[in-house]
Amino acid sequence: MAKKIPPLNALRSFEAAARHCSFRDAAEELCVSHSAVSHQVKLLERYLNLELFTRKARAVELTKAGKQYYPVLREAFERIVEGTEHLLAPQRPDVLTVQLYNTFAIRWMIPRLADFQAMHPEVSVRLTMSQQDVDFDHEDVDACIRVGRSTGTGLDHLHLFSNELFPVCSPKVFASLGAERGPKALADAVILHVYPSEQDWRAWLNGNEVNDVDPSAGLQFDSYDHALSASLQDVGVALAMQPFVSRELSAGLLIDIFPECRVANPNKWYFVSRREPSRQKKIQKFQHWLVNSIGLDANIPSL
Amino acid sequence: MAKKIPPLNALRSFEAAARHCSFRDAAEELCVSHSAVSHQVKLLERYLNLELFTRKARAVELTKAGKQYYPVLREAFERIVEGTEHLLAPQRPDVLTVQLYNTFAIRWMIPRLADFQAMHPEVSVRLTMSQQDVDFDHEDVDACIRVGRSTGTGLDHLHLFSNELFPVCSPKVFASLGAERGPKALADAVILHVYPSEQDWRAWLNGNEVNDVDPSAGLQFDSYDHALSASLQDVGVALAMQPFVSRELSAGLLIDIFPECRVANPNKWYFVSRREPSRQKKIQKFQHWLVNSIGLDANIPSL
DNA sequence: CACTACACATGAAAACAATTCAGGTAAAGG
DNA sequence: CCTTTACCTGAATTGTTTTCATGTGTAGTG
Repeated sequence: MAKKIPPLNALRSFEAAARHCSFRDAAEELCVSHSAVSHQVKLLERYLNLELFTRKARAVELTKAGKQYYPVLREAFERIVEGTEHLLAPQRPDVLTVQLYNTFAIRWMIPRLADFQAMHPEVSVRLTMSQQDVDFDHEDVDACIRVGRSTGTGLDHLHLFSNELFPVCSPKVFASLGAERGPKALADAVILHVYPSEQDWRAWLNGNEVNDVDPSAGLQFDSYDHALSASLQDVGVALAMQPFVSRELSAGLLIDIFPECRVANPNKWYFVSRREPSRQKKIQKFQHWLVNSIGLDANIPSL
Repeated sequence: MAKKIPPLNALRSFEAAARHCSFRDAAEELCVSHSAVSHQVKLLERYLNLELFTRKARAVELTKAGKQYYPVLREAFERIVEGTEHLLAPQRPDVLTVQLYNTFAIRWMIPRLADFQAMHPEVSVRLTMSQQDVDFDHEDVDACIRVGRSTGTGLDHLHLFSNELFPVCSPKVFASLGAERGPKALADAVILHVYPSEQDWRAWLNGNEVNDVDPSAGLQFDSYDHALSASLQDVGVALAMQPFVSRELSAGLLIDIFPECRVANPNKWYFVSRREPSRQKKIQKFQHWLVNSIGLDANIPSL
């Protein structure tokens, strides 16, 4: 973040002015004079070298640029306000905070969580979801589930799943694939990409020595969850990992098209937790349940 | 947003200090002296009345509160930086920006969008997703699909769907419902809630005069999409709207349990677009395709 | 069609906040 | 045990933000 950031107080004035569509009202909210708001907005406009408002006689109106900028700022400030309130609110004492990838949360954890709650009603679990891996030095989470080991001291790692990528699609899309039986059948298929992991398909295609499929064609999604939703809805072929689709595979909603063509990833799935006495008890309970649940998964016949 | 917000420059200093785990490095990044950072952080700590760092001899370390606060700020500032860069970057000229609810995007639009692209390759579509309704005075979007009419002038409304809530579940969950054939069969079921629309179940239960189902029990989700994913995975019974589940219903993945027990919502689904000459052409194309696609949906036999 | 009210702009001056400076503490390392 | 590193603190300085006073243009009103 050596990136340039505009003057923050000017942003704040702009946000308030944009929200009210009035410098006057913004000034009142910020407890300053309207002139101050005017100065700040002008400062920001000069900084960005961009008109943010069109000044009319009795009102101001956002320009196109202003309309583009405002929602971003509104959200950012809202987040700060909420985060601050949350920080100052009295904390519940014994919550277990676990961070997960969005997709893992939706497709694996949430369906199984009620089971944990039933076993351990005394532990309340807070799931936080993020595409990013936890940084235990900077975030107050007790544990996370992630691909690859965490760096840092005082952490325990427990191996959960191996990590293989494989293409899946719905029965309907499967039926429509070309007569070709090997991975080359993908030449006609719609490829569903996850753009934060854009190397996935390239890696899989290379690993299986397929050259006549264009890895840049197809549709883009911002998470595995969305790509898999699309594949469930007959849009095309997505790359999946075991824990994301175990239920869909066993229910026959998705098909593992080429079971023999897997590309292994050296990074495996781990449950990573802090080694701290005060947190140990609840973490133990969760970890125990986790291992058990994965064992149950493995017994689903079609896996 | 008459809410109190901490001094922004202090937040910025804290964020940098937390990121580097060092006042010195933060100071360097911000191009000020380390003393300035120290002052700012202290100011913030006094403002919040909270310790953010534990000062050690050769380093600072985030406290629990600091670890809770930092990720919020990091994200907020990142958003501002990205938003600013995006604002200053050269814009693509002829994009059609359409805002949708997350669930509508995933479950209705995305599976059908490739079809529009094939028909009109000259229009590139940008979908933005939000749980919030668009405010055309404050956001630069060409059109949106929403429940209920937009307020504001210069907008066209086109009716798309009616809006009825009805409970759905997977065949497996359906089989497990009690022998009771009416809505009372839900007494034993796991109810899936969408907490931004928490009145839904209460409204449906009241509308059908069911009193022995507890609308506060069950699992909470942050969007219809997630609740429906859970229902597809046999977790329980969710409330759905027609466009979210038309494909699942026709594929037999979900079952409309009580087709005769619908609760109508006076707010219908609309395609709302700006009435502006410069945007008219691309909007017309999209709208025409939209109406056509909904017509096709209606022909799916089992609807 | 003046007249009033309203909303924003602007430049200089005043008020306030942020930063530096200089001196201090404390711990780790050779 | 002296040096280096990293942060703290209070007073002085610098610089930013706000106010004040005044000016412009437009909409509404009798």
